[in-house]
Amino acid sequence: MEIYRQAIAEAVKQLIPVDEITLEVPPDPKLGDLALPCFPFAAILRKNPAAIAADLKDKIGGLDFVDRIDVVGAYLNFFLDRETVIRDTIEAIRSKGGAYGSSGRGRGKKALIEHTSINPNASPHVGRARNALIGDSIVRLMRFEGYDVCVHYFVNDIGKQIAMLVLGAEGRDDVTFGDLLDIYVDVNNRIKDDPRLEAEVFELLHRLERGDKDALERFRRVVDICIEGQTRIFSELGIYYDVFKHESDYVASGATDEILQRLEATGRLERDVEGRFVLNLDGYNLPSRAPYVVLTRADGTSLYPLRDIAYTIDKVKTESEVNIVVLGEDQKLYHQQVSAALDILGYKAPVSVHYSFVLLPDGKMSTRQGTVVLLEDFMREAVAKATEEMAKRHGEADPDTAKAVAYGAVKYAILKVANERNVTFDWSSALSFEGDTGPYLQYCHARINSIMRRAGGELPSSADFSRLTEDIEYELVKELAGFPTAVSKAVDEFSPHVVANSIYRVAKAFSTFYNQCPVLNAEDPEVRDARLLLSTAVKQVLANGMALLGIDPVESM
RNA sequence: GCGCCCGUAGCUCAGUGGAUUAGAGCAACGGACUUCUAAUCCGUAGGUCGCAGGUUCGAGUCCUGCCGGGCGCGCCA
Repeated sequence: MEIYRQAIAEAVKQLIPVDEITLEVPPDPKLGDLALPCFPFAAILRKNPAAIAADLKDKIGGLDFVDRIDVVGAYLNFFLDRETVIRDTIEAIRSKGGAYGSSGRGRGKKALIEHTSINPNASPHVGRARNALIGDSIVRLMRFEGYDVCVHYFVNDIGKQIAMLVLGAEGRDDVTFGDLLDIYVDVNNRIKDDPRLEAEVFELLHRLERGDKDALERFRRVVDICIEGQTRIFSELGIYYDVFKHESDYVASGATDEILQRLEATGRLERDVEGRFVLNLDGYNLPSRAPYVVLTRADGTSLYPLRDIAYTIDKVKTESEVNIVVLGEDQKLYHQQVSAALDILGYKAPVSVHYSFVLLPDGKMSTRQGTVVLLEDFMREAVAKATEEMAKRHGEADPDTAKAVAYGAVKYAILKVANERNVTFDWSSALSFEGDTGPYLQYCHARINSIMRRAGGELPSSADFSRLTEDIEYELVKELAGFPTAVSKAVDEFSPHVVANSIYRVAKAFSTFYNQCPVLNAEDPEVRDARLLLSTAVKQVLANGMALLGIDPVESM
């Protein structure tokens, strides 16, 4: 659809001296495929818009893909030649296959994306999972665009919380991932009325910071359990990481000390009344009460921002053309502070992608009130539901397909919402497999596959697309043609939900087509062949779009 | 108190650098399976786009104020 827009825009520019031309999609397909509002030209030509439109209609030329132009008020409505659009689109999908929709803008370029990076103290809840889901989809989008992507996970293996876990797990060599949250809660409670325990926590931290081998090992053991547990869950969802960087390494290697020295040299490093090292961010106009970020405790141990600055510098030094970090909305100010610190040291900070939290119908998730929804539980419930639904239909359920359907529902439920909006999680709609859901897309894909299977043998190598005369067939093709635009927008804005939206529209249009137009039993072989190729194209686009969301396109369900 | 984000149908959400008549899903009601998978489709009903101003020939979309929700504002990460 973009090529037609551009061609029309060029033709208009031949007649009217404007830089930018906006072509819209009319509210009703009956009005046309593309519309040119002539209001903006009124000021330039000093004529009334309707007259300009009428004039333009007669003068515009060289558009052989345009079938007809209507003037409606100040609008010039273009009706494209259906056969041309259908042929162009289906041919493009056929020739590009799995790459249809990619602009190829990332070819030969590197991208680095950090996402997830959860506190390794417990099983992730669906709020945390939103980070991984959005991050992973962005990874997929970037790879689709041709980028050589390296996925980072920054492991928080140091800090007070981890030290508490290490202490709580002491003397137990049977600690599992599932035990960690209880241990953490337990230590947290004990620490309240036992100051000595807290002192012990800091002593442990201190030893780690001094490079104590034994402490390091004990920390690593607990952290490894966490990472193993978390990545197991994420890998179940098809989410993988290329590089794990540990915070403690930046302390052990002396990188954090070096950062302090370099900041010292800028004159912005100060020591506050308590003896902590703080960085003066004056002049960066940050929305905080005081322009300071605290880098160390009074005892000299590092705080998270210092370690993160060291890590982030490490990341930007890889000289990736694109450097992205996915963070919750609670990290907005924090990221600005890190960016300022990097700026002070002469580096360009990564681009941040922020998302809002997942809420429950009656409020926020609360660990203390036990209202968190664990990702694992969500996944398990979804698999149970998928298995049940399949058994209902086929008597039995293929476990792999059940998982694919279940996880498709899980991912889609979260990814279809725009990043900056809060997701309201409620079990019934999150586990719904009807309507605007992941399984709906998969079902559509499976139905097309079923047609292909029944068609048997080879697909026709070509078809007479002039035989696709139903309105819905043309509407469907236009949705297919809109997919590349959606992908580009999703990449530009780091917004997977744009892709989700686009393929939902494709699936919706296909379902209408499916109910209205028989493919295998079409009125004659030529229509059949054309519909067969159209359906194949739909299958390809659905598969491409689902891949970008990390949803498996099942062959039958 | 200050800063950022969000507010669209009963509920959950779309709405493309302002523009022709605001769209889906769920829930409700009524239809469609001896016919390519009914996890589907078709129809009906449902909206002063939070409120009030402003800019514009034209505002769900831009600006200001207010209200409501989310997030943040030095020793958690």
